[in-house]
Amino acid sequence: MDKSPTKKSDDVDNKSESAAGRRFRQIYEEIRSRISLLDYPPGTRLSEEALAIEFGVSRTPLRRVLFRLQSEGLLESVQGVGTIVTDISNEDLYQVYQLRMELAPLLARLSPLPITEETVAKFEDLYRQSEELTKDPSAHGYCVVNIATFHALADLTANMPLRKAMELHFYQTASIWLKSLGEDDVARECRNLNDEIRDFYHAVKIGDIDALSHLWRAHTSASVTRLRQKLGD
Amino acid sequence: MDKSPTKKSDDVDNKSESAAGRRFRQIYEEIRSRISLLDYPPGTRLSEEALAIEFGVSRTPLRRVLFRLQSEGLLESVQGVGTIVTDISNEDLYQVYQLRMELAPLLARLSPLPITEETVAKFEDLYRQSEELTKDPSAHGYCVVNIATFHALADLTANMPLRKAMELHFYQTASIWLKSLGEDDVARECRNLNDEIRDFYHAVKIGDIDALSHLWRAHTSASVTRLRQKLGD
DNA sequence: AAATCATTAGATGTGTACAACATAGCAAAA
DNA sequence: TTTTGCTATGTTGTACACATCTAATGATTT
Repeated sequence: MDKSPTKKSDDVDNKSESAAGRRFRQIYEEIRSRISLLDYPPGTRLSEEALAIEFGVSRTPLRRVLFRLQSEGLLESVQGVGTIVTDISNEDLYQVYQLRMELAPLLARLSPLPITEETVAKFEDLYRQSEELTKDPSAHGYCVVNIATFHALADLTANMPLRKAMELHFYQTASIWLKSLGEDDVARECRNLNDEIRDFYHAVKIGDIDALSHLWRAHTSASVTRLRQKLGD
Repeated sequence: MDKSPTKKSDDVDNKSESAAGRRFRQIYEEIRSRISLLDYPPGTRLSEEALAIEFGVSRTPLRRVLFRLQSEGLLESVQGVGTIVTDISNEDLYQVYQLRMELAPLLARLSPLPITEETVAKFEDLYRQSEELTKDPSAHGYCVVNIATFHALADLTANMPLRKAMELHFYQTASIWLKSLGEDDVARECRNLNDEIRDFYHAVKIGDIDALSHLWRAHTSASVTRLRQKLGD
């Protein structure tokens, strides 16, 4: 028979995952999406039983998802109180951003993938979406485009540990970003995101992933600076 | 009466953690230790029920620990088969090491902590331990000193996300390292570890954390090079 | 003898009842 | 009015029984 190369990474990536694995992945991504899209803003108290009923499972498999999100710092469970969406302090926020800024340039250093026409098309589409977003700014739209842009960038490295680390720290801060700013800054941030993606698009068009990674770092740094000024720290 | 302050952050670090949290932490560290010390070498099949009985709990809280170790890539569970200690491929191993090499210099860039007399004493003690290890080399002794050295290094940054990332990727490769080499290379690797820690000790003595971090990277790189030569890739 | 299929043992996955715990609300006493 | 303590309620944590799945085993058929 075919002794498959046994390419099993750790948990999720293969199409040949068990029924339990697919269910886990689906629920996990749904809840994480709700957190990062501010459907569950920081401080929200979730109910295990309510979520279990909603997803049509018992508490047991659902808790497995919550444990995972808890280990990733997105949730906190306290017996007798509830499961709360993490609202990290400003200091912790800065620490995560510091690390994100250092990880960004590694995109071009650790197993960078070749930029294909498909990649260019993806960033062109993101640029178009961000253009529309500036015409009708919204917090939800910002999060959607921001998350999609992140994944487009992270997909450019074949180094899975790096990609996972980037993903972990991105989602740790994704939901906090807009909440820390006021609702009145959403329009401005949408314009900033538009400028950011335009820069990305230009770098991708000429196939310069090194420039792309440092543009990423630069815009991340600028975002933190705006946040610090806003919070007056 | 005394209403204790009950300051609880997220999961582990405070002394005032719940009884469930302490139990989780204890079992988690014990099993992780067994994996990294090669008591459970890669490929070992664990039994949830046996472990539950050993630790005096039911399968439910024990599975929470296994889920965590699974999400960290140290275990893999397959229904109907069992829970197996991960034995990652050489390619995945190199990818993790590539990231570890990039993370090492960040020790001196992201919130480095001042090197105190206590730090110097800690590295002096590690140096002494590694000296003894060279006189009586053993795989177990190597792992013990290697893990202790890692924690001494990681403790030098106040950036918790960085520290956690370093810890994650260290334990992902810690148990594979000696296993990939033959038993006949243990003595040589003990000497290499001794040289490594001597370099670290000298850098710590003069308070140069930047030199320390790059020595760390250099020795990590050399370790990978030896492994690649051994495996002939 | 070889191949095929049913059976069986043992593993993880799931559902459910109950325990442990924290908080809010209310009542009673100072 | 304020404080204190109790009770009710809802939450997460735990234990256990059962479902589902895999691999090995042995019987049966070719």
